[in-house]
Amino acid sequence: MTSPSTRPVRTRYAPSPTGPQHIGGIHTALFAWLYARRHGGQFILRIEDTDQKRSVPGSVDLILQALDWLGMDIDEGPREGGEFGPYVQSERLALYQTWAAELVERGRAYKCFATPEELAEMRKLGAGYDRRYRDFPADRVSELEAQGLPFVIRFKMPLGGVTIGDDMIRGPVEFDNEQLQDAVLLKSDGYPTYHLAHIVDDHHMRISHVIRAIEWLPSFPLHIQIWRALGWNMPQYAHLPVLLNPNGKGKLSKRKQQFAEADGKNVPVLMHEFIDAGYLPGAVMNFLTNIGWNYGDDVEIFSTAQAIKRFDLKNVSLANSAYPIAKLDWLNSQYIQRAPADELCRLLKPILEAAGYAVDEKRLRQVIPLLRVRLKSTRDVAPMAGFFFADWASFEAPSADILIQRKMNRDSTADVLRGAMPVLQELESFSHDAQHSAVAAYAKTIGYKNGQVFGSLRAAVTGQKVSPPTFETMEILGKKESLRRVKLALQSISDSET
RNA sequence: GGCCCCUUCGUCUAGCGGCCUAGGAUGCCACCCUUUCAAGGUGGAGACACGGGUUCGAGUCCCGUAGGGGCUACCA
Repeated sequence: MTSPSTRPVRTRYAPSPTGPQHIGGIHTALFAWLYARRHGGQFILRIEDTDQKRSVPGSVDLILQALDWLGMDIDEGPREGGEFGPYVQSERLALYQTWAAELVERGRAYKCFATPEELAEMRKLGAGYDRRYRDFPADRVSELEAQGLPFVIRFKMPLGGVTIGDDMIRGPVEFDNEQLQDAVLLKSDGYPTYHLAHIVDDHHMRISHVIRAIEWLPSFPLHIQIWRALGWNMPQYAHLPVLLNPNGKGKLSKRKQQFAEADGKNVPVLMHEFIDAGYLPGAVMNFLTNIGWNYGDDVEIFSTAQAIKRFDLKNVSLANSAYPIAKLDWLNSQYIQRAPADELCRLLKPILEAAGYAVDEKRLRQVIPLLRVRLKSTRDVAPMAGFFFADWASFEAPSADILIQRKMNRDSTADVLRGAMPVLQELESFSHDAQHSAVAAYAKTIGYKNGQVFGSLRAAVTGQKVSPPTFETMEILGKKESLRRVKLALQSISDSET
């Protein structure tokens, strides 16, 4: 008998292949993964496709893609292989059937011939399955079987007494056995239910810790009884709190994505939505790790490696959490600020290209320092700095409403721009510092605030209401192009005069 | 309905009987900085669901109430 606590740590994520990955599932996977990594154990991916009706093709790729993107490496799974495979339940049917038969043999389970109609009738009466085949005479069972009637195998749940489960997070939890039904273990199509399949697999795959969502807690006693009936050593179980909708009402769903709490913004819920929205994997990991668990020391920003060093199920929160999506934007901007230039370059380039710009990497690298503190998401790069990568020759001067800054009007703007041209023209170095001092001096001479002058120039050369700073931008554009744009701006203003 | 789990600022959370006049973060507001937008800095409003116990002492332990979540399938 190996005591659970001394077994090598092996945790698993066991999703059903029902389509795009939901952030809630990933959150659960993350905690199982963190636990495995914290204890130098293995993390296993197992596909639970025992419901043929719900399986959707391509799901496994989506699951893999999500885990890969976040950097959650898998030790054993359908892609990786491993000595306890196959890791897809539909490929292990014989195993489940064997153990289901074994339980029948041992008198711990029985064949049930109740039809769906009968079951529906019983449900209507309110009490659920009435155990009518639990003590059915053996000869009658053979008779029905001989007639070819379909049947399921049900577990014989103890009729009385209590089952006490030990949850790693909340301690002992007690259940009255009479509350539980005789659950189906093997369906009439020969596929197992979750109840049977996860136990058979967790046993054969040597899982040491079953880390799953709290919705499984009510069936925990059933699982404990099945483990006992099978005569196997149980792994330890931990039931994790789940993500609620941002308003705290109901489990986080992929449907209701509009929430007033999120400023009407579309709330990302599916993994691909995080990728598409321009979040960094590190930020998403940091974000998820901070829900239901915390790093300590009042530290909010930490790497996955740091989290692994401290992660413990003991201080996982007991309560479900409203999905704190607003924090992700903040975290993401923090991650962008700290990201190495190489990484930003790699991330931003395809986004700019997708927006139709031809990206010169050298120029991108010049622009990145200007973007760092301005991007909440990598997506923001195109509207903010796309103009750097557009064809300069076809730059169109902005309209007067963009050019005219606060506390400025048509005439003052034209005067300021016209006067700035020779100042810039005479500069030997076109560095932003040199420009700054020259233009500041110029502003003083003509009696304008820096903001009025700088702002007018900025609008003239960027053509945008919101943009990177003036002189840094002009430095990158170069003297010639900058002056050309100022001239175009003057033209635009005079054209607009009616 | 029955059963199970949960309950600290709007939200994510710290707190594991005295260190709490309850800490951090986000969001919000104000001010500072400032060349737009940001970033950054400073400050502010903001919570122990309620009622009983236990104890010299309760956010921390127990019970109840209320509220929230989940389960109650031949779905996971």
